[in-house]
Amino acid sequence: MGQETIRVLVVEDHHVVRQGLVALLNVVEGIEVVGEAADGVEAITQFRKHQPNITLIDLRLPRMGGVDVIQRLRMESPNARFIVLTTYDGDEDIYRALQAGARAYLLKGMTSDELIATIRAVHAGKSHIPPAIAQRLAERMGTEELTPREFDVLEQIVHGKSNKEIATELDISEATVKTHINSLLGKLGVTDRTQAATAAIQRGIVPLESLRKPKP
Amino acid sequence: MGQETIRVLVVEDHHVVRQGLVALLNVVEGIEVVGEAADGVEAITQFRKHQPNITLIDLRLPRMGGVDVIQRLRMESPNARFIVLTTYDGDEDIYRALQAGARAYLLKGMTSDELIATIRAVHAGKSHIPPAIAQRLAERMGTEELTPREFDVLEQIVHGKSNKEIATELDISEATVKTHINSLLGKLGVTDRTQAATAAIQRGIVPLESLRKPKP
DNA sequence: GGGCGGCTCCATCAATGGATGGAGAGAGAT
DNA sequence: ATCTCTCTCCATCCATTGATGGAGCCGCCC
Repeated sequence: MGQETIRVLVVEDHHVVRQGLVALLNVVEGIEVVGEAADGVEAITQFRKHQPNITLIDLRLPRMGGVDVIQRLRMESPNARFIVLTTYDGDEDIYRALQAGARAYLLKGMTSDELIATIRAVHAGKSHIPPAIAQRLAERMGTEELTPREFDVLEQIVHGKSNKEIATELDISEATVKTHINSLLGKLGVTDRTQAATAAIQRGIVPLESLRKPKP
Repeated sequence: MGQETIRVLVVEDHHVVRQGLVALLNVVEGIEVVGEAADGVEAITQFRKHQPNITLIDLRLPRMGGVDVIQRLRMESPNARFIVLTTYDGDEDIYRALQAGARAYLLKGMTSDELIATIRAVHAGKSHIPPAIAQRLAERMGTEELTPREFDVLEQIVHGKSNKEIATELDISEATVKTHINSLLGKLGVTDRTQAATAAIQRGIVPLESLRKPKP
């Protein structure tokens, strides 16, 4: 191993970024970009078609998120190797991407050399998580998981609902809503609902985009 | 005009993105990239050195933000033309960038053709704001400005402070804090502090990054 | 089956937050 | 100058939120 060409699939919705990556990688000895995709669904068809050694993938994608893509493709091809390449979007996505089987996590803004070195390393079977991210993960480990119900309540809080509204929405009593809140405040390590909301956004537990839209 | 080469400066901190832009533009007839910068300070020195016709600039930059760079350079060179190129970071930055004198606003993810067409258009003296962004600006127009004091209070709210803590921090009475809150709730079009916090983050009035750090 | 732990649920009480009305100080306009 | 507008400030009253203690339920281990 290590002598044959590394076949790479690039999944990235931002046009210029994708073009930059492809241009950059195609001039590198021993690496060949065999396919490109601009959204999650396309990523899956391209993967099936080309069976790349390495898939370079953004997490924020139209149609189907990067985490779901990784999960799905690893079902079909357990040996598939993924390198997540993204701007920082909160700890939650990082965690889920690694859970789903990503081997490496790179921030946009890395140098070309880092990228190439990481591709070679992952192809050789290694993993690579940058120190800054490793530290966040370590922090996260200390935190407890929210129960499904607590998550429901947190989501409503982030969307600006009052306890009464949440009670109606979830069809439980207001007193119960308060219990869940009290519990999730403890788990998030905060003292009131406003801190809970900002923490949830910051960590990526509740995506910021969901704020614009009313719920369907 | 329109026959001479358009001299472009590219300011972008993400390495692969910058590289992609430069590679893309340098093969276009009539456009030449005369300089690159990876942060705001470097952007200013590069600008002074090369006096580009067009400056392509990201808003989120290390050391000095894109808005400040535009403001400063337009003081020195009122004819300088800026095209802002960024992922969506909230309405506030868009608004301020246009105020500072940016002529066009492009989202990363545009096609190469759009980018090139926009560069030519701006060089010819036109402006270009995509419909999606124009709509947001229109929405924003209806909203009132926050007073400095209201902004101070909002910032504290986003950072999870209680009214009592805010009062101490700003050295005013708790009752006064409540007045400011009441006023800013109205201006933001929300009904409680949690909604105010998420709205502030979403619109980019208070940057999300400020949440990690304690204040110096 | 009995016991145990986690999740969900509820009621009561103290603390916090939001609505309302109103006063003084400064900037700009007539 | 004085009028008016805006910003800043404050106090009182009612609504919402958060703390606390405790009950039923389900799945799991022994």
